[in-house]
Amino acid sequence: MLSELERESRTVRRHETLVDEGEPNRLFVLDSGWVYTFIHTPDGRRQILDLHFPGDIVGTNQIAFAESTCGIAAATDGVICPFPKSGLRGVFSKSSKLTALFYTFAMIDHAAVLDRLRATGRMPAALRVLLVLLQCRARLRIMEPSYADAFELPLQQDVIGDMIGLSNISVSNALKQLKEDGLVARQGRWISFPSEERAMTLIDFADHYYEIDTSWFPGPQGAGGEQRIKAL
Amino acid sequence: MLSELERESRTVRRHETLVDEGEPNRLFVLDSGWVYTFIHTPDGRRQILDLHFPGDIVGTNQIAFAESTCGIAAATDGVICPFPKSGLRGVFSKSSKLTALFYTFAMIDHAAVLDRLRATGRMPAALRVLLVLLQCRARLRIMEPSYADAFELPLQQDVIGDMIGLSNISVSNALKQLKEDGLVARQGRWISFPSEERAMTLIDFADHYYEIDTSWFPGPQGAGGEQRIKAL
DNA sequence: CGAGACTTTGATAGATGTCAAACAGTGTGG
DNA sequence: CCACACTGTTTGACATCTATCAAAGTCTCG
Repeated sequence: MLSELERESRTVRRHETLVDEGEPNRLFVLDSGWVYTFIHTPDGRRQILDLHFPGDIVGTNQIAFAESTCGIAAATDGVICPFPKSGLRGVFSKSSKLTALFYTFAMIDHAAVLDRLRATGRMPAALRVLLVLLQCRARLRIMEPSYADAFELPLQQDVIGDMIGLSNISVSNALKQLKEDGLVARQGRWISFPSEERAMTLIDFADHYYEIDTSWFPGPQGAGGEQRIKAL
Repeated sequence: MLSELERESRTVRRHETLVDEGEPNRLFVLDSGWVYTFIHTPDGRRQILDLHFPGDIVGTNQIAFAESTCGIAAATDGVICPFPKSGLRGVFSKSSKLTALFYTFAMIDHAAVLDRLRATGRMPAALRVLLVLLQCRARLRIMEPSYADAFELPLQQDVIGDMIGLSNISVSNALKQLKEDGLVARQGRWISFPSEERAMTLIDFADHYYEIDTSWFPGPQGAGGEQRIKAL
């Protein structure tokens, strides 16, 4: 059922806007590359709402609305596989277990947003940036466990800043400070955490991908493989 | 199916903590009063994540996790009707349309959080407070259309501040400024918007409760009454 | 190798937090 | 029904953090 969604595909370029705010909704599977959703403020600034990674279905948290409440843009070059809204109807009507899975994905994404809200509202610049880095790693290592040690971060600093209410300059300063504090190491675009434990406790980081409970899922018990369900 | 969830009930007092962060999850229907979810920062400050109003089912965005990632506290005196997690299994397995409805609620709440994230990250204090006030009105007038003109706001200023990353003092200053600008009028705890149009365009406010699309719902078409579905 | 995009660094300004004290509203008990 | 205690709000002074501006430095890709 799900693999049928990936029938057609197209490439996207870094910085390309895929969907504008207020346009009709669109759904797609992200095959490769990183993508983000955003809204603009009345004075023209930008807030990034969510990051999406290869394997994600993008747009599911917009299907309840007639028009898209946010825009979508590509952070890197990539490939997307668009599919129609009706493609989801099959999922919701035919498999209640798959529906619960989608619901779970939505809640995990929601939890990530809540963590960023907390950071944006109540934490200093360096810790906000640290949160974004740890969130990226948490998501990436689901697909590729070796990313736990070090991963490539293709985001520009103004993109990071727009996720957590900072300017690109403050992101630069925060990274410098994180390096001096021994919390983050950078080699080119590769990120690692020399004092992983300290970094996580410093911001009370919780990896929501590893706290999933499926006991409430409908149907027979023991779905199995919950840890990697995002992989689809 | 849903009315069975409200079998038992108990009263709660203003300021009472109903669920602590990290406790096992709990679900309840909120009969009366206002309730909010929150997380603490490592340095002991508080971020409020969501407000809940009479009629809401509280805790649904936590069921995916083994432990509650946030706490729940009462903003006013009220009455709650707790029910077990298994109560939701019936909903998810027996009615795919009801499931889609729950999914829709989750997305509407999510959209409200995203709006606050945008405000917290990128908008000045007065406009952030204005957003919270407009969000409260939007939710309240679903149940009671007369609240569109004026509604009672039982929240203390530090609670409002914790929703959008401000101190209680900045909230006070913001309200003063909003009053001077003719955007918000207060009589005791009653709030109204003298220049409603201007207030909404100033922050690009969108009332997500009135933009719902149910065309993707499973089952026969024409559910009807989508505008007030939150009322249950 | 060169042009453009991105990052880093420094100086300054503005917004919000913190602290402290006065003020107002609310509920309770006599 | 009033006085009092408590909770919450308002105001002002000051400190801190982050944004903005500007310029130098670095990387990347053609």
